[in-house]
Amino acid sequence: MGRTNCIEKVELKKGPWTREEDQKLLAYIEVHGHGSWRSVPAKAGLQRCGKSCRLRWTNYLNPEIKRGKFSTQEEKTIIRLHALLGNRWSAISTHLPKRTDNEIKNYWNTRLKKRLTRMGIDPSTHKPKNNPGGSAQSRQAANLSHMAQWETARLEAEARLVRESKLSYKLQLLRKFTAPPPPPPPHPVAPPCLDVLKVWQATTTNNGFFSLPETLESPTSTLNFSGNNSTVPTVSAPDSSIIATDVIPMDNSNASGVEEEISYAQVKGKMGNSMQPYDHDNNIANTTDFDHNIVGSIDFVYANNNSDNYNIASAIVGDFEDNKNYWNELLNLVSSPMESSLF
DNA sequence: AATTCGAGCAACCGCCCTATT
DNA sequence: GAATAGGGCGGTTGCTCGAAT
Repeated sequence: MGRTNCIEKVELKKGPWTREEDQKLLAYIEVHGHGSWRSVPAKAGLQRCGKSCRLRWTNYLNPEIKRGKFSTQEEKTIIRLHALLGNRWSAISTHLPKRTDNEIKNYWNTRLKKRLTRMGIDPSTHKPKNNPGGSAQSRQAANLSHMAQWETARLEAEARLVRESKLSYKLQLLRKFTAPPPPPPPHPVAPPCLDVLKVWQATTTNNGFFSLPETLESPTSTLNFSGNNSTVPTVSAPDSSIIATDVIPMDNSNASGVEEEISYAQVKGKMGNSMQPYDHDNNIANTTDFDHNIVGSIDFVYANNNSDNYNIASAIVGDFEDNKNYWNELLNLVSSPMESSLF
């Protein structure tokens, strides 16, 4: 009853696909499309079940698929989305163009999961594996796990901000279609997600640091946000290691609004000389890291090694459009269908 | 040079959901 | 409403290959 299984069909081949089989399947789909997968093997002259053909196509033969090494940005996206969505690989894959759910799943299981484990982070919960009174190494692991915890909290908060911004944008749209048109604005109206950047900019203090509004606090975060309008969120740390990371908007656009490259000196100028930049792999960043066309979303972790209060900082430079799209897609996942129906 | 071991990944398995009859 | 077909999805397996011994 119900569905049939490949193995119920006798005389069907299993195991690795041969070059000839690949060519047959490719040739058939290029001409006819796949249509009903069940009918594909017979029409293409293959001794395989339809399901096997579908998997071979979607995970390997489809020319739309991008193969090869995952970029740092892709890794970050996977980790962020896994924290939000868990093992929903197909949902995660929708945020990684041209990557298949199978490839992402394999990459997670063979690399990212192990990496997080080594960092002292439980890959299933994205929370620290605490070891009270442990060694400096374990404390550092806890600190690193704190980074993940903070990242999760920040995701939630930013997704909320985007949602609120979208709500505001919808109200604007409603007004637009129910009221006489307002006088034209001096500049084009920004897409909704750029409101997040406005929030960021509004909370950016004179030296370019990010000061989180109270509404961004998360119950899952142990970060201590002082009520004053000081520069950087701080957290008490047990030792002088990297403690957390956050994205700080560094407005490097010129007068025309065009993003420009940012130099090491500019970054250090904004962060202050007492802070040390680190890269994603927790290596100390040097000038060469900054000197080569830094445009795009690049995070650097800054730690003040001389104080109990650790400045949480990281630079995001340029490519706001990518971030806008990223948050739009992320929001579409976490928001209700009703809410996203307008977009 | 031979063997062992582990990482990476393609492919399979079984369950679930939806559409159709 | 039940039976069936088809496809999607996540978990798991087992093969391949390179590094280590």
